[in-house]
Amino acid sequence: MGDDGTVPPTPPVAADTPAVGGGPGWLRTVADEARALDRSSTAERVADVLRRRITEGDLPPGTRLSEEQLVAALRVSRNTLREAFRLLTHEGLLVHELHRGVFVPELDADALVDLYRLRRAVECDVLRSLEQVDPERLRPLHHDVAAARAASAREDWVAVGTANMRFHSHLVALAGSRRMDEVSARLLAELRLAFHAVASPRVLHEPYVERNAVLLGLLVEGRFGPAVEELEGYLRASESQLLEALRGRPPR
Amino acid sequence: MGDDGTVPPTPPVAADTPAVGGGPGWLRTVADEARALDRSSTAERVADVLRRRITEGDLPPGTRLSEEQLVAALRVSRNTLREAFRLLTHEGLLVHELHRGVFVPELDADALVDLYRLRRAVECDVLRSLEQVDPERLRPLHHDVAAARAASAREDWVAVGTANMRFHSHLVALAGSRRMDEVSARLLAELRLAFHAVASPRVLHEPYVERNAVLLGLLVEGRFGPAVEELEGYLRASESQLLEALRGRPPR
DNA sequence: GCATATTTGTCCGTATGTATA
DNA sequence: CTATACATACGGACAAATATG
Repeated sequence: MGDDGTVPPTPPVAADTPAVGGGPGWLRTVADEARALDRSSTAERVADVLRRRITEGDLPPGTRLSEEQLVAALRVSRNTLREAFRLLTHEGLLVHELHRGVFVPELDADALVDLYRLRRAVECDVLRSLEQVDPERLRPLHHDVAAARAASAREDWVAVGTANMRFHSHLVALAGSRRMDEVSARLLAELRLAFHAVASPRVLHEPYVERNAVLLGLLVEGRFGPAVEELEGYLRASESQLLEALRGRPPR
Repeated sequence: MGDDGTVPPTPPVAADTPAVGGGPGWLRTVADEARALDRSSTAERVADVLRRRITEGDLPPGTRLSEEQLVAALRVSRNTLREAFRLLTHEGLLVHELHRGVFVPELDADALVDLYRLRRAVECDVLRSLEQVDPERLRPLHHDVAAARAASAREDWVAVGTANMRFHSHLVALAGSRRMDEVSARLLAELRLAFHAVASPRVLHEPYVERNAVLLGLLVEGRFGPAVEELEGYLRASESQLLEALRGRPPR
């Protein structure tokens, strides 16, 4: 009953847990590493691992994350794992169903529209309320555009997508608002889930490299009005494209 | 060493836990009630209790919530309590400091500015993107204005504040966006924390009853442009007033 | 529809590390 | 610096709900 199709096989989540052997207890666990190296809690460290697995597509939408298996794979207690589940649930990267467990969410068309609704509100407001901007603060944006172009040249479309998303993170950061940064980060993380539903990452990311460059050019020139319009069109185009791709393959 | 001054005295959190007697185990606990009455988890029930205590001011900003005391008072396990902590942390009603515990956050001036920044972005965007609105959907707003006026007449300023906040919740709901509703709910919950820092709730809520009525009137007439301007001015006025009150009592 | 097996929800007790007096 | 209090993390256990045959 492992591969009946309803639930994809559980991926190797414990890949970065060195197979030291069978002896339990004394061996080096995720918890040990957290205490030894980091300033973060074990739960956050576990969440980091799962977050990467989810956003990189190793755990596709619809997957159920079994407590039992993950406890064994990550060598943490159930309580710690559940704490990590909570963190990711709050980020929108997991959904919790009572007495059924946690799942990687599947973004349907409605969710995507909802997501872009808030995304437009936040990102456009950031530009709209800019009155002047220190060129120094645009440096991260220049860097992201350069990175996207470089990745595009070597046809690394995943890297292009990452650079594009960084660009928009840095765009929101211009507002200097912690809460806007958090909302934006959550939206972009959720957006990645939708990306995995699209077959060709090229058509998904390539067109937006130069649009980001255009947008940045308008910001450099201080033409914030046109910048808002460009961004608005950018986001609507991106939304439409994703919606079309999503309808193209509704077969989960 | 309970009242050394650094930490406010722990309030009677267990007030709604009936003192059935000394016998442990068999007595009626929060967990039992949750299972017996509700469809929600114990953690959510605990979160409900704490949420009320916090928003009503029983647990003022700066208070540390001791795990040990709350476990004893609420008769739940540490795991369940920590789960409730996570829920409230996500709502912005608690902040977590590693190895130090959870605290009721204190909103300083910077946080307030940040909060209003995002609030303006969301609420104004809702109105800006309205093109027409079914009068039926404005009914909750009419109800909130009426409730605020009634409470104002009997000088129940806390009720006025509640009605005003409901008004803005329902305003955001016009967008029909789950994510916008969630963001807005979190912002308004945080805002309540700032309200407790102001001595007179009257000056805080009374002026906005009629401004909400004016705003609603513009919506009824379909004049969305002026409505956006009115809302913008409304929010800036509210922010300025709160900032002034906050600077007036920076103590602690 | 019913009985069984699996999985989650909750609780307990303990050990260890960290922050603070 | 030592001591204390507390949060973090672990593992085991049972109850409750779901899923399966």
